[in-house]
Parts: sequence; C-alpha cells; structure tokens
Amino acid sequence: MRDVAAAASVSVKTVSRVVHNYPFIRDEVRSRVQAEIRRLGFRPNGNAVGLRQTGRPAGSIGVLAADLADPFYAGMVSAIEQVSTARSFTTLVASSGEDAERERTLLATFVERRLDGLIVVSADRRHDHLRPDLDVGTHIVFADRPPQRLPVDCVLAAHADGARQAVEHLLGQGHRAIAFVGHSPAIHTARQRLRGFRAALTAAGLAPHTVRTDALDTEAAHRATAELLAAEDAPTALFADNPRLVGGMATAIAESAAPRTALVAFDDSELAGVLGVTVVAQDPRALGTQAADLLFSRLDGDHSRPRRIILPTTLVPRGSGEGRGVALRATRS
Amino acid sequence: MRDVAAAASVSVKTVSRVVHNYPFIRDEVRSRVQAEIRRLGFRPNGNAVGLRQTGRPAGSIGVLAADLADPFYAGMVSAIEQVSTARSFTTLVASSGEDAERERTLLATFVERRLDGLIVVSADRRHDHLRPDLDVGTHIVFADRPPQRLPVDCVLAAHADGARQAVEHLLGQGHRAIAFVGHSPAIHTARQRLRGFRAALTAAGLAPHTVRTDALDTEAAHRATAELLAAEDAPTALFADNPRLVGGMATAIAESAAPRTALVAFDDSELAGVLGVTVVAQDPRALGTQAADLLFSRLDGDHSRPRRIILPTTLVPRGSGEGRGVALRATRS
DNA sequence: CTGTTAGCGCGTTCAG
DNA sequence: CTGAACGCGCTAACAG
Repeated sequence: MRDVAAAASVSVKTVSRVVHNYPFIRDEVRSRVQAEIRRLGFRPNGNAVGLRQTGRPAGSIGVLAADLADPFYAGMVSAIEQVSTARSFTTLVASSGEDAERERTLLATFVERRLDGLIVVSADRRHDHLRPDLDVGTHIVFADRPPQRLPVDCVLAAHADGARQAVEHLLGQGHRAIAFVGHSPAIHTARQRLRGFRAALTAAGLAPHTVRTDALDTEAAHRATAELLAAEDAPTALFADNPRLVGGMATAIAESAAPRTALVAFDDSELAGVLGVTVVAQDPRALGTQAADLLFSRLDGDHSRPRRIILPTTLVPRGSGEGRGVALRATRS
Repeated sequence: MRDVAAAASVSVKTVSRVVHNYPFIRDEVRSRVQAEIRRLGFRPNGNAVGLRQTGRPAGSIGVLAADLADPFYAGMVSAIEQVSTARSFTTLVASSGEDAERERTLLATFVERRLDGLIVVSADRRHDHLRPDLDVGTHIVFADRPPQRLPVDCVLAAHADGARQAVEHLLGQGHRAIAFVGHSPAIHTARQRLRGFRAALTAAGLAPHTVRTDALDTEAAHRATAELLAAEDAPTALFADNPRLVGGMATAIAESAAPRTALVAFDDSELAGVLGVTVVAQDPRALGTQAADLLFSRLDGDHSRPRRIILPTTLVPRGSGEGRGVALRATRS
C-alpha cells in the first residue's frame, strides 16, 4: 500500500479510501490510484485489516466437517455455502477425517484467524476446550452431532426416531425377524439409531433377530449380509445403519437364495434411488441451511438461550422394503 | 496477551515465548503464564502473527474446488488434505459452484488472507487477474483444468485420451454404431472428452452414431438414452461423458428392448461399481496428491519452470462394455 | 533467562 | 477533499 501511495504521489490513507470506495475523492486522483493498484498488483492484506477492525465482522465463517468425502456432509456444506454466499460471507471448510485431535487443531486455527462463526460436525467427545472461544466472541453452531457440555446451538436429525420409523414400516409389512447391520456405535448418531431400532422392536414385544456392528464398509456389509441370509434361521428384513452399506447389502441380497429379503437403509443416496432401496431420509441440505440460519441470527445479535433444533426424517418407500426386492429401477421423477 | 502478561506479572514477550515453547524460560514462570493463559482463555491472534511474520509460511493452504458436492472433487480434496496434514499444514477449502465470479471473490479472499499456496479447480475462462498474486508470493497449482495464459503448475487427467480408450474398447468389441451422451462442452475437460471421442471414431474411418450434448443430469440422460434406444436405427454402444449420467442411462438400457446395449462411462463411481458399468477411470486422489506435492515443492523453494503433469486414465471392464449388459453386480473385491 | 524498542499493513481520529 | 500520527496484537532484534 505504501508502494502504491508513493507511485501515485498520495498518502496511504488516500489509497485506503480508494480501496474502500470512499465517495469524496477527486476522480482524477481516484483513477490514478486505481491504475497504480492494478500496475503493482496490490492486494489489501486481510491480516492487517482483521487486526485493525476488531469488533466488526470479517465476513467469513468456518465449517468443520467430519468427512468431506461423504456426500451427506458435502450436501450439508453446500447448503451452508449457499446461505453464506447470499449474505456475502465467505465460507471456509476444513475436515477432521473423524479425528478428534485434528478437529481441535483445525478449530484452533479457525478461532485464531478470527472467523466470525463456526459450524461444527464434531468427531470429539468433549467440547469444554471451546468454552474460552465462546467468550472471545466466536459463535459456534453444532450440526448433525450434539455438543457435550457446551452451551451452544445445535441442529440434529431425529436419528432414533428415524430408525424407529424404519422398523415400524417393516413390522407393518409383517416382518418379525429383523436384523441390524452397521458399525460399532462410537459416534453419537449411530448410537441413537441403534437405540431407536431396539426400542421399536421392544415396543412390539420383539427382540432383534441379530445386531451386527462389524460392518465398517460396503464389503464388510456384503459379507455380513451373505452370512445372515445363508443361515438356517435367516432374517426376513434388514436395516442398514448407514448409506455406505447399501451397495454391498443390496448385492448380497440379490445373490442370495432369498432375493426378496426386505431392506431399509438410513439416509438416502443416489445408489439407493437407482436400486429402489427404501430409505429413511434425512435432509442434509436442510441441516446445513438451519445451522447457517442459526449462526447468522447469532451474528445479527440474537443473544437468547442456545437452541436445539431436531429435524424429522422421512420414509421413502421404493420397493426394497415393500416386498419387491432390490433391482435396477427407473430414476425418480 | 497484554492481559495474560499483566496477570502473570511478566512482559508480553515472555508470554509470547511460552506460547511458542521457547526453551530458555524458568519452569516456574512458564507454568504461571500457562495457568493464566488457560484461566483467561487466551488465543493468539492469527492475524497479528501473520502480519508480523512476513516471509515465513503461515502453515495453511487453500483449495478452491468447483463443486464440493461432487464426489470426484471431494476425493481430490481429501487427498490434498492428507498430504497437507502430513506436513502439519492446515487446509482451507472453498467452492465456487462453477461460478466464475464467485471463484474470483474466493481467490481474492485466499490471497488477502495470505495463505501460503492455493490449489485451484477453475470454473473461469481467464486467469490473467491472478498474475499479480503470483508476484506477491502466493503459489498456485491448477488441478483438473488447465490455466489460461498463466505460468503456473498444473495437474490434469488425459481426458481426450481416456475417451479414445473407451471408444477403442468398444470398437474392439465389434461396435460400429456408438453414441455420445453428455452435456454442452463449455468446460475444458468436457470438450477434451468429446474431442477424443470423435478422434477415435475418425481414426477408425467411422462417424459418431449420435452426439447428444443436452444431458445435463441423470434424468435428462435417462430420457436421451430411452429415445436413442427406441429409434429405428439404435446405437449398439453408448459413451457416458460423466459419472452423474450413469444411473439414468443404465436404467434406461435395462428398461429398453436392447438391455445388452454396451455402456462405457467416463470416471468411476460407486454406482458404476455396483451396476457393473465399465468405466474409464481417472484417479481423483492421485490428482490431489500430485497437485499438493507440486505445491509443497514450490513452497520448499523449487523455482523451476511451471510443470504440466498429465495423469493417465485406466479402463475398468465390468461387464456393461463387454456385452454382459447392466445389472446388479457383487462388490469389487 | 527476561524486558524494551520498533514496526508488520492497515484504519481511525483529528488536523489541515 | 487530503494527510499525519497513533495503535490493533504480536514478534525480531537487541539489550540487560
């Protein structure tokens, strides 16, 4: 900026005024400065601006996702970006890869860079360390997974309720031998789904046929499903804990001796649509939109008590949960 | 920091030293300062640090993706993050949503925040405006799409060559009536694929059966495919320009009177794997890794001429391109 | 081992 | 309409 000022024979302050479109500047001076700005390739230093302007928002929010490669979070982030862009805010995204330590590092970076607000999908089990940051004025909203002992807003889907919905749908079709295929419930949301699954069966006076929590990926799910269906006393219906298991489970069902075994999965996906797999869908974009709206209402000065928003899930029947088996289906209209 | 210094009765510089683990400090003083840091919830102000330490890297790179919701870019970003994390760098991601203006805004934000380097999947047709930023010392690597008139590194997949590979595979199976289904080639990579498609047919003394560039999404592709296959003179093989069309096209083929019509798609996807669709695969993670390696070599002081790395594509036969049609297949081992 | 001085690049305040 | 001086929070260089 000094250089530009010198080159245009004005003071730094005048350059600053030109950059900020301050109106009362002679056109001749303005254009001379602008020319030098272009010629020298000057860019205002965001660090210096952020340092000088304490209090005023910097115009950027941060999103910490657990896993960017997961289409669910990708959709959520995309919705957040949309809200944020509409407000002329920049959205910076980082992902922890489900690693709590990396999450803490990244959150620290966000806070240190003094972003105006954060939306967090946390892979951590504790959040006390964020308490000081709240006081510094960083607004935080938790999405998809609740905060532990931290008074902040959060937006969640009704996981337990969604699993219950799936089981009740299968019960309504007459199924009594219903198995759960998923992974070890270390993560809060997975725990909720398993809880809802069990609760719905208990309420009907039944017990789970099987609960398999060793299906970490689609191939493990394929094996688990094949084993279940090959057994003497095979289940007549399967509940897939998450959308990453659908491919393996659907294929295993199609290859088995019981290709009409019912399948309902938690969370929608392109694959489920094409294969005609019935799902209990959350709306990732709604999750993101709500979280962003909540964050911006805080940035706008809403100081009310932390809110917790629970979004309902929707059962989408496509055939696999209604006795028509798994197969290639026409695209949804 | 002033507050911490006052509370611990030391100078600010001593606090700074404690924060940075400067070794020569009395343990008693160190722990006293640390206690006050915790008590007051102090966080170093990254803006101030970045402002003072010019020259030294700030430890963060930026990634501008065209569309975060696209699994291809999600995988690429994930690979970049992995390289970056291994170097103890923070990765900040933003996405332009294929909007050139938003891309420019976001890049400006990155540059202003003085990130150490950028990896860009550009939706813009011009990049001259970045030239000044290069001089400021921001290192830029283009990924997936080449820069226009900007002397920077870039990593690309062999799009034209990949399309050629697909066509030759189909020619090898005896197909002569091969149709292209895709979208309008506004984007560089799509243009390259169409070019490779035409070139391969021309080289064999053939012309495309049809070139449809109106398939913007999976449903449009479903319609286009259905129309093609219902015609008197239907093609015997289809080339899908991108992985988002696979669901619609596979379903249309399965529903048609010619369910064994061959299908080869550009880019791999989970869906293609499960449906047994033959693809010409690029490796998004390799793209990210190479781009990140290139960027970090620049940060390490490599001043050689800009490089252009072209990554080869791989033909993955799964049945749909080899006369076995489209159907549910076992998961890949 | 610790404190003092100066200044990173910019915006704010107050004078011209 | 424009400029000079000051300070944001922190660290490099130099003293003690």
